[in-house]
Parts: sequence; structure tokens; C-alpha cells
Amino acid sequence: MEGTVYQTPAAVLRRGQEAIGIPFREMDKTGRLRSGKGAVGTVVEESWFGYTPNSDAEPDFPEAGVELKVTPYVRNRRGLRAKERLVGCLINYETEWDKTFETSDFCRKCGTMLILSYEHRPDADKGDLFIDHATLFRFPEEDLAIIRQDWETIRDKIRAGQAHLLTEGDTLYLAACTKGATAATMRRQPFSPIPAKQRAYSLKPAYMTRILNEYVFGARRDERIIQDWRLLERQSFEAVLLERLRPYLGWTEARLWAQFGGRSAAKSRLALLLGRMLGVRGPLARTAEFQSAGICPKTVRIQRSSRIRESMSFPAFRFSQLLEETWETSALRQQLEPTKFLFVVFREQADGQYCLERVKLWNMPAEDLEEVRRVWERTRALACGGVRLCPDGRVVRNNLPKASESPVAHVRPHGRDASDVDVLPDGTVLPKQCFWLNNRYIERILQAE
DNA sequence: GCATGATCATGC
DNA sequence: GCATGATCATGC
Repeated sequence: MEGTVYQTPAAVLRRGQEAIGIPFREMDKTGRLRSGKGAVGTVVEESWFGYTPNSDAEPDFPEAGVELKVTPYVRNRRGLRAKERLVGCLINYETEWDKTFETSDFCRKCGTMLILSYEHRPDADKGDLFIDHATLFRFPEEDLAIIRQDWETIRDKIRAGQAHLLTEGDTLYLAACTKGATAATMRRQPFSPIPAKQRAYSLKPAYMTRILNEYVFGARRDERIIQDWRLLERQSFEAVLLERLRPYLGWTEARLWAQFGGRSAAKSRLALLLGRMLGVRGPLARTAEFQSAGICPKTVRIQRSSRIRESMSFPAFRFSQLLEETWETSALRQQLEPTKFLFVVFREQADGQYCLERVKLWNMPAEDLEEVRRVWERTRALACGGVRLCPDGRVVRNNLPKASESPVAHVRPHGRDASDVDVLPDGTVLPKQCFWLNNRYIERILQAE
């Protein structure tokens, strides 16, 4: 309470446990919820623990060495999912480059956290929500190995004078997310004159989802690709993946199926094979590492002509939803920015068979994400009465952004068929659409080394 | 050969 | 039944 000094982690935990089940309305002594100012996290800090919120590099309870995190989750038909990333502390470009992981601001601040979880229900009044679990959390060694590599990736980019090129997709669990009133909040960086966006250490939504499921709610552990985390002391996660796959490079699809047994005609069959090659029994996307890092496998077939025939689709959007979003909150940005894509590349041989050529872990560079943003903004602008439809033989042409108009992305239909439609605010009916990454763009990514 | 619109096949 | 990842088909 007011003035209470919590000396030990156990004392902080005890106070956290006492908060379970109390509606935020009852907890709130300063009327924050009523005024709409400040999130529930602030209410818990101020009214329940009795201290002033800070975002500096010290943990919230310095004597106990514990940082407090109040974090929401949502339930859907597929279970429980973190509602948002968990933000730690600001990244001080001027000082962090000179540290080790152990002495970093992130480690000092978030090495031990008290995680208070609550279910976010969109239609409920915030005051009715309440904390349901209090968990003292330290990163398990196997996660820490990946987080340390992530931290080093961020530090190395600062050292290389590339803080302005940081993006969430650079890393697996720990990310450098933009932070500030606007993304335009700029900071100086020590090794380049170019100003960089202010960023904070954060745990990605996908990793938070696993923390909640596995460590807070005690769900069954997900299958691991890497059994022995000590491997990660010497090699990056990517290097371990590549090493496991090396024996199968050059194999045809038929030979791979012969090796692993079974067969599938599914369009995702190449991704299935990838799971077998990595020695995973269940779906690859369900493994702890892929799940936590939000790695998105994409199979790519390169034709004899060196061309990739198909562009890469994303889930269909609805124009009504597009108009409600800002770029910062948009589904498209969320699908791209924190995501690592695992390209599984098969190349067509002279006999027409496709052979595994390589795999590549990739995330979209910041400047290309900006180009996607322009395409997104043009689409959004057109949605307000600007879409023109023009029947042409058996197809209906439109004026949405085309592949020929951007080096990176375009918009195209993506429904079950022509009867699978969406409606514009002005009542115009057109086939469901989605954003695509241009096949030319994917070719460029895979050509670059 | 390529861009664009249209549709397929699977898994949940 | 539907969303999703992936591929097909037409016309220039």
C-alpha cells in the first residue's frame, strides 16, 4: 500500500495474489477508469501497489528486483491469446550498445516480472474486469537463449549505425517496438547522424501468448524443435534450422515423401515435409519456437525460367474493417512487421521435378514496410467512393493498386469464387480482396544474399 | 510471357 | 461452411 516497500519477490507476489478477483472499479481510488485516462495497469500500480508508474530502467520494485506487468488476453475458438505485446523499457541507443545482455537495461528491468493477467472482453465495461492470475516470472533458460540472441541482434544494429533500420521482424521473441505519442518521435543514435524512431524492448504478441498459456495457465508444453538449448549458445536459431535441413538439400519432393512415409496432396504439403525434416511430429507451426516467434512458413516454387509464378497472398480483408483501422493498428501491419517468414524454396529441375533448394528466414525491411503502407493507404483512400468497376468479358476490372504500380505489394481478389463478396461503404459489391506481395519482390528477396 | 481476375483444395 | 494458402486461366 501507500509507502509500503516490498523487500522480496515473495512479498510482491503475495500482494499481487490478493488482487485476484477484485474488479478494477473497486480497486481504482483516483478515478482513472471513470475519467478514461490511463489503462488498468496504471490503476493497479497507483491504487493497489501505491507507487507512481515509471518507464525508466529501474524495475518497479527496486528492492525486490521485480517489474510489475498487467497484461490482457482474449479468448477465441482457438483458445487463449495475448491481446498485445508486453512493453519493457525504452531502448537507450546512447548507452545500450556498450553493454552485455546481463548488464542491459532490459535484463535489469525485466529479469523478474510479476505478471498479472486479466481477460479483456470487448463489450464489457473496463471496471468489471479483474485480475485472474498472479505469476512471478523468470525467463526459462531455453527461452533466454533466444532472447539473448535477439538482444544482441538489436545491439549490433545500434553498433552498426542502423538504429533507424530496426524493425520488429528482426528478432524472434524480444523485439524493438516503436514507442511514443507518434511513431515520429525521433532519437539520436551514436554511430550515425540519421535520427531513429524511439523504440522500446518488448515481448512479441506470439511469445506472450505462449507465456500466458504455458507458464501462467499451465497448459501442456508445446513440442520443441531444439531439445538442447545449449546449442543456441554457439549458433543462432536460424543456423540450427539450416544445419538440420542441410542433409535434404537437393532432394525431390517424391524422395522426401519416400523418406518420411505418407503422402499428401494438400497445398501445404511442402510445409508438412519441412516439419518432418526438422523431426517434428505435430504441425510445425505449433512448435514452441515457431509459435512463440510467430514464424510464418511460406513455400516458394522457382520455375526453370527462374521466375516465381505466384505472388504471395494474405488473408482477405473487409473494406469496412480497413476504414476503421489506422496503419499503426492495421491487420496488414500486424501480419508483416513482427513476422519472420520462413521461405522454403523448391526449384524446378530439367525433368520438371521440384527439388528442395534452400530455406531462408526473412523479415520485411523497414523501407519496404513503408512502401506497403503506401499501397495500404491508397487502397483505403479508394474505399471511400473511389473504386471503379468495369465489366470486361468474363472478368470485372477494378482500379485497386496493381502489381505494376508498386515494387512490393498489390491488391487482388481473394475469395472462394466470384460469389464471395465484400461491400463498400457506398454499397458497391465486389469480390473479396486481399493484399499480396508481388512475385517479383519475392524473387528479389531470394536473389539477394 | 505476364498481369490480373478467378477459383481450387484442404483443414478446422 | 468458411478461411486460408495456393494455383489456375484468360487476354493482351
